[in-house]
Amino acid sequence: MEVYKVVYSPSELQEMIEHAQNSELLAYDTETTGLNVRKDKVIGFSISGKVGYGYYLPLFKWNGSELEPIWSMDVAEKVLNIIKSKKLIMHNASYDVRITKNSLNIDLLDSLYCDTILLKHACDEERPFGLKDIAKKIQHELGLDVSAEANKEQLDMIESIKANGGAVTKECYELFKADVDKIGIYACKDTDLTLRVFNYYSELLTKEGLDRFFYKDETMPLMKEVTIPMESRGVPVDVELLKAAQAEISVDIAEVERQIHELIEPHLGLFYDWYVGKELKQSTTGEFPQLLCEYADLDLPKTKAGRYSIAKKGVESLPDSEYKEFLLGNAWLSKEVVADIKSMWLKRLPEHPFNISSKHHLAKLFFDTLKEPPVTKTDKGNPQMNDLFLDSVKDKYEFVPLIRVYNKLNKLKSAYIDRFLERQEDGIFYPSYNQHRTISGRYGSDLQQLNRPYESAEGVHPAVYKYTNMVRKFFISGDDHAFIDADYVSLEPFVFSHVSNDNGLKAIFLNGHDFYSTVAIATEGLEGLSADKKADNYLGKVNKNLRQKAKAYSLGIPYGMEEYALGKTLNIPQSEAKRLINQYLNAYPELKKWMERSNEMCVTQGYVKSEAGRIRHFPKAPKIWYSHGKDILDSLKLWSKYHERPKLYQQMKFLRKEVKNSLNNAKNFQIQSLAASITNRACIAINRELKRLKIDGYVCAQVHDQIITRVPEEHAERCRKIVQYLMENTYKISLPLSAPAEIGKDFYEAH
DNA sequence: CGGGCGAGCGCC
DNA sequence: AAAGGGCGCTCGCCCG
Repeated sequence: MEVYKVVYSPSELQEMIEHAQNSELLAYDTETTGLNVRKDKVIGFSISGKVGYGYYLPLFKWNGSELEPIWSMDVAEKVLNIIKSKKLIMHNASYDVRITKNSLNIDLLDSLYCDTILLKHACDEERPFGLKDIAKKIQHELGLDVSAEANKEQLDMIESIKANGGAVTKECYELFKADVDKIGIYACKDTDLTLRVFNYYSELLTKEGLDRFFYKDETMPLMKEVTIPMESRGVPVDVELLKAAQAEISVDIAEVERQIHELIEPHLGLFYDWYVGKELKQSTTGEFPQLLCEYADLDLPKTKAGRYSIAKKGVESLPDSEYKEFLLGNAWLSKEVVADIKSMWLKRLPEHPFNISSKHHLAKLFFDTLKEPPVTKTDKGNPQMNDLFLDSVKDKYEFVPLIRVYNKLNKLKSAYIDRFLERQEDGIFYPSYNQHRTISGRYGSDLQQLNRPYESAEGVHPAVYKYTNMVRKFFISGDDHAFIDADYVSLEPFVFSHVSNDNGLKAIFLNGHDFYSTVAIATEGLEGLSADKKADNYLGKVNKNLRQKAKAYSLGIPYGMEEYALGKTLNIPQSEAKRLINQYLNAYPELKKWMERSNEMCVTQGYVKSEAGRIRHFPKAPKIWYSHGKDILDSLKLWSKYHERPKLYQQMKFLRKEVKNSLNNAKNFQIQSLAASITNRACIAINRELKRLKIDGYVCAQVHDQIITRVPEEHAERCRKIVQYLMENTYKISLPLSAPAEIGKDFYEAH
């Protein structure tokens, strides 16, 4: 039985301290008032140094109206300083380290030894990564019965929060309102679990030969020296520019909206009928019951938004009436009532019921009212409303191009203006950087999708051009600082030329030629053209189109792209696409062999390893391969063999997809993952060097093959050289990497 | 009303 | 018959 203790008395405190002192490794977890590490407070923390044990030091308790101190900050500090002298294990360490520093003023970063999310990720890259989810997944190995207990501690706590009047929604999870005992036991359970998960995966890590990769070369150093500093310091944003952009784009959107409504009006006849019918169908959800409540003046509580709350409880307490029976779902309303409500509603229809950003509305209008044929269907077989369709009717309806403008402007506003304005804190945006969200070891981040600026305004709607090219200007280096921005030149092509060890591919880079042009020339057997950027007959200059084509397949083909997809992207017949693929692979025979070796590794050993050491597992592929052999990949064979037995056929198709995906992923992983390691290790090296030189600079953003470092302006030029050198030389491959670095004051200039 | 999800589109 | 990889965010819609 577990020993979980909530520390109240001095003797219990002594016990906790001794437990910490006697442990070499300590799992550590904070309980807090919320998820914002800068605004929220630590209300207590737990430790476990031994499986089955846990101690929680409560610092605050909820007394019904406010948080009341329990143990003083001096005691917290004393205990934390002991904890700090140990090797710490945390689940999602960035969060606990940052909130401990901000709220309790103790920096545990140097003591961080292992993040169990990352440990699990190194051994098992598949989701989920929540502590409880992991525990559940490996409960047999841990000797636990997590599901039988059904997370008792968590359920107890949620109940306790509710009982004390707290909210438990995702947006507003008021854990701090639970009883201290409940929080404490929950916290102890967490650190105990963290320790068990650590023990379990530590063994696996060693077995897989990943200790060095994890502790020394990449994972934990990246977490401690890059990820946590990057998330802590954030990126300054130009709040005034954001505010101005928000105001201006709203006006522009309103104007486009006005134009669309004006042009669309004559087409709306049938749509209007549909809308009126749909919106007013007798239903206990949506608009209808709202109107009914108003019509019948029902005494129901209202929500914050001023709408009636149609909860069962409230309805049941109403006096008996036909309305009550309807709302309870027992009877329909009389025709007269429905007619009254309808006329009530018609009088207050929105001026423009047509919602331009609703695909549903657009689909109704185009496919039903205007009888336009869809271009594509969704996976579920419904007519698809997308940009491809809108493109197909853009010449027929004047408002169609405006719809695209409207959608783009709205996307720009919500995703790239409103979001950053809402989330910035005192002029700093704090991005998330997750090391475990991608299988390849790339970062998963919410700051990696900033629009690329247009190179010219030609053919672009002026408003779309204006705001698209503004997005990167929101991110600024701030007073006395500058950005050093460096992108690797064609990182993935460099890496896969290196990995495949194809001399033809490698020669391209060794000669300093343009990759895509060379591939185009070799694949298509072009004569009289050069891949030398300085030559008069440089393909990129003479025939941009052919170079562009090569861009589509030179990376796609090694990742398993087939003639269908290639034909589609290039808009050429499949036969032509097939010819290109064959010629490409024949032009680079070692690449072809590497692809075959990758396939082999995937289906025989069930995993592949990047050169840098990261592993991706394909547990199912070898089993399927062993049972079915290579025929499993042949769709036509599968069809002829199994189509008369539909259920079995579905299963076989599923297996086929599984193997096919594994084979493609095995190839992609080795490239993408090595590229990620190259960038990640450069980030570590940059931060180390800046620290060594006592320059207050740091990697403040990373976008897969791009690193943006923020440095004091006075050191900008020196740092520019350092960044470039370290990107090009930290992780060496058999080709000379190139990462020209530039100085800029914002993300736009830096680009 | 909140949570989950598909579709679409942003990036490499 | 099925036909390249890795993500995150927003929207509308649907459901409980």
